Amino acid sequence: MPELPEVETVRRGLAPVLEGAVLAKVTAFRPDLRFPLPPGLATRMTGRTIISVERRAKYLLIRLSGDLIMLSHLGMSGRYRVYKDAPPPLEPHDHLELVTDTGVTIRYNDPRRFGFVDLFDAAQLPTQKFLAGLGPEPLSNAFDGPALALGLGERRSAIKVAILDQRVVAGVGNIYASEALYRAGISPKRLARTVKGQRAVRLAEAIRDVLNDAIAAGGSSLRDHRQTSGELGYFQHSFAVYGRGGEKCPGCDCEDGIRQMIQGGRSTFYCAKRQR
DNA sequence: CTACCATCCTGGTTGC
DNA sequence: TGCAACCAGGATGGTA
Repeated sequence: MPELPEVETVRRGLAPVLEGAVLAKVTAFRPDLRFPLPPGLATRMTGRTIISVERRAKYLLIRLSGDLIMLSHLGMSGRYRVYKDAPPPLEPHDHLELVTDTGVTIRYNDPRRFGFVDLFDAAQLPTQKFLAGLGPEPLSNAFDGPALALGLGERRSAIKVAILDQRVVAGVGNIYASEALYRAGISPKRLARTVKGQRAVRLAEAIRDVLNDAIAAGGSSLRDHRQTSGELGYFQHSFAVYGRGGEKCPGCDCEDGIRQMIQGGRSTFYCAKRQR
């Protein structure tokens, strides 16, 4: 599922019901996801107050009283669902449950179990293994053309592959990489090192814009993504190129239409006429 | 440095 | 209709 907009959608669903509440009960229904769950997860979290629900790149960070932080990555198929009243029976692939003193139940469901959870002391935040090394947050003021060009450096890889590297810019995944390059008019095959100056400015703006548009739509629901209410996101209806191989390019009347190719083992969609 | 591959796991879609 | 192959939003580590 989740690239930055989907994770941000989940964060916005969790924050209002969790912030300020106390964790009355925490249950793990299996010992591991992608990695083993932190030892004593339930014991360590129970009784703490939730200070805030934050996001960094594709990670959710649940800040707890007593300087503890729960980190959650949704992998490919992770979902969080909020139940404000009595929750329904457990469903297949429900792996984690948080119940608050306010009577809210949060369940984490992840069929593929590529997601994972970590628990660490707030003092370790700057060096936390999953967070250290992440590039700039694309919706922050720190991200602009020069910052992107700096992150790309002298890389000789294709720009599409480069912006999927979380060290270059944090939070862009396969869908929004194709969409941003289309908006910026940059070929996904272009060498990353040649994206600088005005091109980098255009791409940084395109990344920011497409992510913001997707967040406003509640993310993209291709298969797994749901908002925490269970509703679908609907940005998938606004894709210009992703998943539209063979269709007409929405921005021009070129004959080939939208092309599809594989880069780094992942599908890329683009218009050869508009993107150079 | 780069490209490519395999890996974790399940489920939906496609094609025969 | 049945079944097998293939594909999927992520991230990492290994190889050549």
